[in-house]
Amino acid sequence: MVTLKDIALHCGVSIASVSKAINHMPGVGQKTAQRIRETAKAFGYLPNAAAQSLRTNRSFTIGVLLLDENNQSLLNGFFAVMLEGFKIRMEEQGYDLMLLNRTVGKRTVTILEHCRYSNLDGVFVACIDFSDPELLELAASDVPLVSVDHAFKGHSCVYSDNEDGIYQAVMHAAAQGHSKIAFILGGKSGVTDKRLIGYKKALKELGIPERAEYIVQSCYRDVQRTFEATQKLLALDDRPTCILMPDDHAAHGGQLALRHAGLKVPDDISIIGFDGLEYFNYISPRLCTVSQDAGQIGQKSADLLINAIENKTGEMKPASVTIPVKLVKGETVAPIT
Amino acid sequence: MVTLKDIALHCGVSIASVSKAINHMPGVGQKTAQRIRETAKAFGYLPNAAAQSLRTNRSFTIGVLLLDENNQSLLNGFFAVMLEGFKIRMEEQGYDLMLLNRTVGKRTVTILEHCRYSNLDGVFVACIDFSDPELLELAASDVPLVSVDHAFKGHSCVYSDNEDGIYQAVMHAAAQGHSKIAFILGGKSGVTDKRLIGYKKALKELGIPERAEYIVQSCYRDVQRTFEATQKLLALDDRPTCILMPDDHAAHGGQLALRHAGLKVPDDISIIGFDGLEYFNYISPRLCTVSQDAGQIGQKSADLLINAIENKTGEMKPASVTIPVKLVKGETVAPIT
DNA sequence: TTGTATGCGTTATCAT
DNA sequence: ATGATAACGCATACAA
Repeated sequence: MVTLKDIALHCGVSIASVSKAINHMPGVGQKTAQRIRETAKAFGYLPNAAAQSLRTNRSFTIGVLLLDENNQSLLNGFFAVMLEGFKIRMEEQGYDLMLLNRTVGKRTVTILEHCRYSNLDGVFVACIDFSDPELLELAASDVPLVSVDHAFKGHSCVYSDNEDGIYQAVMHAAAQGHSKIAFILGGKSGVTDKRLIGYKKALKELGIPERAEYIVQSCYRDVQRTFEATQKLLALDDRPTCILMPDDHAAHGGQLALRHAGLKVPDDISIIGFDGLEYFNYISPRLCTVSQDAGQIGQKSADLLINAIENKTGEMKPASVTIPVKLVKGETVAPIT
Repeated sequence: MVTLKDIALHCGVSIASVSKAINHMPGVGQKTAQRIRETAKAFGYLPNAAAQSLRTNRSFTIGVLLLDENNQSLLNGFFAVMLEGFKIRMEEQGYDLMLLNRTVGKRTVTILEHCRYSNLDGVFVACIDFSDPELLELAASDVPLVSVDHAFKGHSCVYSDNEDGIYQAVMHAAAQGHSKIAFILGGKSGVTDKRLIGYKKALKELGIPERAEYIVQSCYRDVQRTFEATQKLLALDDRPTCILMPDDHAAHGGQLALRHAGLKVPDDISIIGFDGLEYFNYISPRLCTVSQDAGQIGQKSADLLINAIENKTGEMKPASVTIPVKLVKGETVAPIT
């Protein structure tokens, strides 16, 4: 391994000068700095991250906390795209990404402890369950953090416009003549609350009375529970003609239930998803869905987090950004005649 | 931050003793060690990863290199499951995962350089294109590494049984009476070669002559190219009755082409995928596919890598493991009458 | 058994 | 402009 010392020896200067030259700090002559940088390049010098981190308390490493209800967030297409966007932006700025977990050596630690152990510069939080005590502990600490769809006190947040998404979905269904529009909710969360607000707002504007039996509970990405929820809706005396699913993946459960019941989509019943997963473009009939701009959410999160990190001492005020969603009409909502 | 020094001060012992006690090293009295460990726990002591890494040249961090042809490996369901399996096992052993990239600060570096910079203990390589010069550079270095579906000289490797997978697929098609079995290849790679061997072996055993026009080229996960490849097959005078797709996702392109041509699956034509992506369970007709045990591949990779790391000096011989695949019959292969 | 001292590679302070 | 030196937190060889 090539160190500052090696270069110093070769150039006949002190380690200090080499450090200054390489970091473009003042205190070295133009010409010597030039010479030092050239030999550094020739030697293939690279700094040692551990030494830098130890000395500067900056690791240029970001912790990524992706937790969904099943601890399988990587399998979640929406999270994956988001992470990809986040990663791209972070790499541009020279940050590395580390997958956060709860282990240090043989021992189980909290998220915050792991952050301290690894001296992380910041954390990207994209979870479902924001009430996890460990998350609260993290948010209450001085570790810079940015989260998606849930604001922690004192921290920046990126929202996807969940309220507007469902609002648009309902409006679209209504424009096709639907008035019996049911809503299968994902798990209890701020996101779900927002969507419910959008749902109610749309109904109100449309003059459609809310019906409690049209709002049923499921879980995000849960095919089985959404299957059951759909069956519950189908068992109603006055069936809905359109169902809003918790998300695209869970919608598979809904589709299954409809198929079981002998109903064809969209001829017999209409459905709308949420997320805009890419592969649904290839499935017929194309799912009508609320497309979230996951890549944009990831990128914006990165921007905000970098901002928080680099103004850490300045106690900048946390920012909040909302990324618009877009209704993809697809083919699963048919006009009511 | 609580350091060894703080604990030493509190216990009235030296830093060295604290270090020994905490690491359960000999050279400390039972009782003092006990006392030290208790106060360490009370203080919430955690080691400093950077300091440990600097001192010991072990970071307990593994680099993850997921590169597919589009640099979007996180979106690849197969990779995601594999990574999940890998991650679980690595965490059990106290290793962190870092997403490898080619940036250090504002500079672009090679993969190997990044490994050195971060002092990574090992790298998990799951790519499509194993001929990347940077990969070769990495493999030629002393950085422990494990790869999937491609063996680097001197390194352990986990194979998914690609040859047997396609073999089984062809045999299954043949058992349904198919003899005109086409194969749409993924990009040039060892994996593709293996699959082709399985294909030819099966045909040979079945006494079905190979037909060059039944083997066409596409790319893994490439919907558009697989769409085109399928069209090419359909344009043949003597159409195949069954098509092996490069993988499940790419199969969407094939399905599209078939739909365009007015062909119904499996009534008019049969198809078989590869991977066994979970969500295909929810799509009708259920895709017949060769299911790879991605989770197992990830876990086994972790085991082999840990082994390589911990026997680094011992120059252990690289191991090679093959994980079996399983044919999922699904509903997209119909008997020929 | 215990403690002292050194060095890992870097940055930063303070002399020169 | 340049360099000697200390310190970051830890592990370890060695002395007591």
